[in-house]
Amino acid sequence: MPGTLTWQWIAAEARRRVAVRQWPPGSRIPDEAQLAAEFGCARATVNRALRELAAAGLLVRRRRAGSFVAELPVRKATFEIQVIRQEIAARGLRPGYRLLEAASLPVPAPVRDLLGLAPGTPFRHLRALHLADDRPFCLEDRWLNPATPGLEGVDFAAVSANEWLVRNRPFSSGTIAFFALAADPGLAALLDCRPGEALFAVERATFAGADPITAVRLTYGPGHRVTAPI
Amino acid sequence: MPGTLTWQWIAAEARRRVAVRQWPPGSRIPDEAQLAAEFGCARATVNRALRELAAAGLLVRRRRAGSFVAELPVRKATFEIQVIRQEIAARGLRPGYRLLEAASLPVPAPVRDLLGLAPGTPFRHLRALHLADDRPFCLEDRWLNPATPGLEGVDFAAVSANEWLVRNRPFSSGTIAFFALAADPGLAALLDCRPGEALFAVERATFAGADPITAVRLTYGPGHRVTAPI
DNA sequence: TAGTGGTCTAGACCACTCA
DNA sequence: GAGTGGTCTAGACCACTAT
Repeated sequence: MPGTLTWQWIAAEARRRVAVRQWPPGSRIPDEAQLAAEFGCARATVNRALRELAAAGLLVRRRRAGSFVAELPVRKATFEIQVIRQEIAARGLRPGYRLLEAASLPVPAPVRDLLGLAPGTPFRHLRALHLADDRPFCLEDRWLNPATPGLEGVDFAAVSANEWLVRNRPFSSGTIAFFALAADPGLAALLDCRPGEALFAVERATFAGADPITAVRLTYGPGHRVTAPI
Repeated sequence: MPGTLTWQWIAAEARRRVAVRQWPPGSRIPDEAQLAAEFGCARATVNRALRELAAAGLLVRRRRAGSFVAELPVRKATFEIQVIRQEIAARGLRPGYRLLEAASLPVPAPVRDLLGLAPGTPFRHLRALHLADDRPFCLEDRWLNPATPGLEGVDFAAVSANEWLVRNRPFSSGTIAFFALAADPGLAALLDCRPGEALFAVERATFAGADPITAVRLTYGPGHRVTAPI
């Protein structure tokens, strides 16, 4: 036991005990008070350490029952969702942007379901291409709630909806999905690839409270990968 | 200000102030002591709240400088990486498993780079199919360090390497990547889809400390999506 | 009902880094 | 050098739930 006693040391020690089976999967570990006594620290310090391990999926904690080593730990991978312009810049490329289409249209059924809208609701539809070193990087296909405050007067030929929303309607909740799709001829032309080629895509739906803000599909050019530490 | 004062209330109030531009992007917010005085709570409570918001990407905190509202907040999406058998069961389907191939082979170059190995290193190569209601769900193509403790005597026809590793070498570090690929004829036959079809795939490389444990590619059947709250 | 984790308090010291 | 966040302490009360 260390001179430098922090919650991180305790967390690391607990990880070690799990790894070497001193605390086997499914078993109950000593309670916070016992560990605080063993390590000679305050219970709050142990609490902080164990809370982090529970967030990481390594422990399962239940009031009155105790803390248990997870049987089949659920690992968590956290991906960072940047503004696309930054995503391009982070790869050392020069970002570009071109608005392809802007219109007010009835929302198609899949998007309607995603956002929980009534049939026939008119939404702002935007399609835009993001470029990296003048080559197609990603197609942004977005449905935007026309009631979004501040929306009037925004020129989406100059600022991508992606960036405007992040700056002006931040911190909404929603869902994100990753999947693969085959390029149809239109997509292939825009993204400079062969028709039928396998492309990586992301769909997001975001809300401010219960109000739908936007649904967007981002389809990336061939070979795109998203990575995260685990 | 509430009867129920918790760090979560403070976090919500801070989110609100950011959303309504009371604390605009890039601005410095009051320091912890001031907020504690305003809310009538201990500084530790404010600290807990602001720490969560910083982890969520909403604030940027710097010692001596203060806490700032992020200019372009980086949203984070956390995906749960379950054991494949559980992933299938969670969809209400009956999991199945079939080992296709097990051999000791020199590691191919891309995997070698991923794991940082010397050329010609022999690794255990496994290919297995995961089934959902007897239909192909996902192909597991894995390279496994033969020096992994406890590996001798494991029958990978009975237990998937995926599950054995989670149970026996948990809590390693590594990287994960998501991408799309086109089904080659072999894949198409195994996953019961058309050649050329766009498939979703995941690659993971995991380490115990500096020691490579495994590299795996999971290729999912057509239409697979992974989702997360955001 | 009792034991466990969840949280809050009031205070303290430290580490970092900006001016 | 000084102001800020990062953390620890010792104690307390509460919420939940297994028994």
